[in-house]
Amino acid sequence: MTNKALAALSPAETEILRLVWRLGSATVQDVCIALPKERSVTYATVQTLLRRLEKKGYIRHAVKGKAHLFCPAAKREDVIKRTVSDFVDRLFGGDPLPLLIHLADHSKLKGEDIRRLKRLVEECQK
Amino acid sequence: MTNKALAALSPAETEILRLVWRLGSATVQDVCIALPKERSVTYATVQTLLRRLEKKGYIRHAVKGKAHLFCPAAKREDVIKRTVSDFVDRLFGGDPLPLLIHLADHSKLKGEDIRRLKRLVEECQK
DNA sequence: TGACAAGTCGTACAAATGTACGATAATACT
DNA sequence: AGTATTATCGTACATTTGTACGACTTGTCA
Repeated sequence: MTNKALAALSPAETEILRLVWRLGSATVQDVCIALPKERSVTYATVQTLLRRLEKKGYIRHAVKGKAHLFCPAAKREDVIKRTVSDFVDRLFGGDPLPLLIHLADHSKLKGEDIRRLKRLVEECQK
Repeated sequence: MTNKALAALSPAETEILRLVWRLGSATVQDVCIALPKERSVTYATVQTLLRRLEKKGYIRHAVKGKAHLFCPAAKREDVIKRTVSDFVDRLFGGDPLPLLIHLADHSKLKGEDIRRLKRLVEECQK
């Protein structure tokens, strides 16, 4: 019983959180740089989003020199599980199968991925 | 070239739209009734959400007696494609594979579903 | 035909979201 | 030490979102 059910993530927050996960730990700058260039928001905006993520409990920060170094504070796997589950609830009434089918149907997967998936799907059986 | 890229769906709107899809066409009442009982919102709220969905172009209505009968105005498949794609972008940087894996991993699927999925995954190959 | 029931419409409003400025503080360089 | 650089902090503010009330309207039934 770890989960105090953190406040839901907004889309923009989700995007930033993903980058923090990817970078492991990051300053505001780092996140700005990691953003796709077509996504143009200012430093200040990223900073606000990081502040909000921290307030909500998804990340925390340590001081490194004059900058803040943000890092995850909640288990990524847990956050993903809840986020995906909420999404599936709203869009598919809680049934993950249609989403699975949609993805399998629309994603162009490479051979290796396909094998991996097949193995996973088989796992389900048992 | 049909898609004028409708304004994004909010979570609450998504939930309502799904019901309209499921019902085919529905009055405010119908939607209220179709809502899971633990989801308690008033008639007025559902009505507002339907109005907003219409304004955004996801549904439209015809008059039936004194009531409005709402029905989809955008192709469900298209809406789902965009919605899922946005979601995958934010949470997984656009790569659907991690989501597929997550789902395959966490959903308890039945035998038939598994066979169906396997077939779909194999399809990808070619 | 007049009241009632069931709708819609306009509107409201607090909270969350997306975006960002300007002031101040800490560090680094000369 | 003085200044340029680089951060953070406080704050702002227009929109969108979630939720809903009350007034007006339109079929309906006695």
